[in-house]
Amino acid sequence: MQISEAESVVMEELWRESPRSADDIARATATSQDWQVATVKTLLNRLLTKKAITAEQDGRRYLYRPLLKRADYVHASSKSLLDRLFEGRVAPLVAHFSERKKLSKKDIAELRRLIEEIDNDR
Amino acid sequence: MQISEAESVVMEELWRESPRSADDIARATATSQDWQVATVKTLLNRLLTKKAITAEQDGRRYLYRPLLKRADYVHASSKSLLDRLFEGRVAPLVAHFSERKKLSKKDIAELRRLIEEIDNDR
DNA sequence: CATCATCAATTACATCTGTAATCGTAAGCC
DNA sequence: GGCTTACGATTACAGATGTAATTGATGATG
Repeated sequence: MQISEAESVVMEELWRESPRSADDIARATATSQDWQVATVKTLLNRLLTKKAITAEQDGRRYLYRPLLKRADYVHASSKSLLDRLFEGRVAPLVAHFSERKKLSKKDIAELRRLIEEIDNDR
Repeated sequence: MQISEAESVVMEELWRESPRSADDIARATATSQDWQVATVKTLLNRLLTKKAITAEQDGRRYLYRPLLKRADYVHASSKSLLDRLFEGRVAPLVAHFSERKKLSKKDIAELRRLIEEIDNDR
């Protein structure tokens, strides 16, 4: 099942730290989203039915924690984009950003380092 | 406005070749999608209202062509993913795929070539 | 104990998306 | 010129999504 945009904001919060209460998450998302607490609770419930998170009772309330791993989510999302737009490969995406002059110095340095690392690995 | 998944399939067809009739597009998408012609027409109409394409009359029918450029669409989609998941930068995405051992030989060769090219460019 | 506050659970409702079917119209055919 | 056909335009309808409000239960408080 798919994680929606709004749901992913809640997931990011849980990946940052967990387990957490609905109120706590609502307070945290408030910096970027203009959401009522009720909205956050709806999103948490949808994530529960999607089995992306679990809830454990803590007195009169619940604490939520991710089941889905961020790295897996990141990978699935990225792979889907690469498949749809870049023949499933990483390099064409980098080439695209290179052509658009959208590679930062930091990016270039890091890419160089990665290539070196890969070279050393064999 | 956002281009949906199904709509992007139609866009890809128009980017491949244009202008084209609805029937022609339907025939082309049939290889990958199990769509009725009516479905393709709905998608074309939604793309029209989103100003992603235009239509010009050709006798009793229309021929459609993209307004939105593929490169711009690709860039917007990619940037959105990078912003949400990789601090807006390309290198962390490459690092992720590197860690997952998901870089093909072709990728690595091309990345090396890109870095070299960038180096030579200054 | 009656009341209030606090949670989660349930319900709501508009918009977007996927996937068509139906309607209306004009062009071609007998 | 009526009848069929081939289009686009309009309408349909269920599920996902964004964004809550309302209800119901339970623990805290006077």
